[in-house]
Amino acid sequence: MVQAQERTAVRAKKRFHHGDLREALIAATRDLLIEHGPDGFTLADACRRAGVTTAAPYKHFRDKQEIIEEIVARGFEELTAANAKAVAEGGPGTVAGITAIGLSYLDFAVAQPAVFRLMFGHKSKIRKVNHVDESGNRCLKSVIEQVAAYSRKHGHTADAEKIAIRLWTFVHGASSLELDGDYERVAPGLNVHDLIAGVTPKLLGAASEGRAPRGKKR
Amino acid sequence: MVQAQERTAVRAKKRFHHGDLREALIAATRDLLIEHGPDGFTLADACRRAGVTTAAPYKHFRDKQEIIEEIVARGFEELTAANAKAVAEGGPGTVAGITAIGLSYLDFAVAQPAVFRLMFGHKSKIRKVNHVDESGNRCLKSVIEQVAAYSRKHGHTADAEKIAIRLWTFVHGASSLELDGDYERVAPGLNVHDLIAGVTPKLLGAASEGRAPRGKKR
DNA sequence: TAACCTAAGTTAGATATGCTAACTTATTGA
DNA sequence: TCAATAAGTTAGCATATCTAACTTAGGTTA
Repeated sequence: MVQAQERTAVRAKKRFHHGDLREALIAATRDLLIEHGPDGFTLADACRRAGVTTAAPYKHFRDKQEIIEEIVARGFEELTAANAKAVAEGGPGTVAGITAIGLSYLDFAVAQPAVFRLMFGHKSKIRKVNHVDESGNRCLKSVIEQVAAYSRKHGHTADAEKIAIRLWTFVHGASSLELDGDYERVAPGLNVHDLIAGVTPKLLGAASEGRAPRGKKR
Repeated sequence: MVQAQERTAVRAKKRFHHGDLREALIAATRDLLIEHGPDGFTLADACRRAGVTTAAPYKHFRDKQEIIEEIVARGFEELTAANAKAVAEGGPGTVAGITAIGLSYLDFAVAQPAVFRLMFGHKSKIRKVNHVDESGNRCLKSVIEQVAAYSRKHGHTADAEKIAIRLWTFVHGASSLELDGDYERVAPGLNVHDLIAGVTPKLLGAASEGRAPRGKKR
């Protein structure tokens, strides 16, 4: 038993080879991003957490930015998946379903503010543009599809892409202002969920079709 | 003449006392912010531009952040003034006037992306919260007033603050997505002015009241 | 099993930044 | 006029990113 513990300790602490430093660094960076925001993070800190020297990361990443790119890419995948799940639950092609996408977007932004900022923040930070663009496109495309389905169902003739962009714009604005604390300092106590749920039908041009989905606390 | 030139050269280059280093540093920082974005800027660079050593700024600012705070504060003043001017020109209490505020907000964001990001970016960066909050409040308050005036005029009963927040949210989203290049990579060629001018009446609950104000190129 | 190859660490160091302390120069005003 | 002070300078500390050269451990193959 003691031997086993010792072996574990050795495996965890003393081993020359870390085991999976790449993943460990990504995880540490994410944690630091959560703790200190998108700028307060340092590579050296991540190394300390992973228990390696500050030169070690360069065996796995070209530079600091490449770690960030990896995290951004994963963020887009996560967001896309969350949106898809929201649509499926809310009901494809319905106001509720489309509202659910917006709320899922907001939830993601609030849950991972730093990652969200890196994802949509000014792009010069991101070299691996292809990958990111693809994910972004997929996100919007799914909204367009839902809006188109909704329009067909209700005999609307409006341009689905135009409406989808309006929805995205509003939801992105709400998410940004919420996670940057701008609402808080100008309109404290605002319920952002209600805000999105209230405007979505308006932008869809819906008269009414039942109430908004989940109406959580804040 | 030669003497005069020499004196000028001395005044510009050699003098021990800079003359107005404080303003010079603020100007240099703004330029660097424009060139390298809100993060790429270094205090040392600003010093080089102003022609002083890297220790000089600390005679005028507590630290790097204090320069940024000054720039943010001035940004809010500028934005507030621009909005006021837009309303006056577009017509107070009209759809055109309210749309003009939104477009002025957008114009500011596009003209000074880095400053805009610092102004609305996550607030932990800003210590001098009081000043900033005041300016922010004044901005929104003027929109609320315009919406209220509009509502009175048309006999609407809607909550002016609620509508103002919806407008702000949309315009802020449009500005953010535009200046971060997110529209460009997902819907190239989009006309953001039209986007704002198209949605503003909808959010105001206006049937129609004449066309949007200026309909510039992009 | 032994020996080698290579992936994945390490140490050492070059360069840059933010900021402080102690010193120097110019301006100002009593 | 000269002393006080505002506004620079030099020197140096701590920390960050990243490179180069070295070392160690694991896996493959003879």
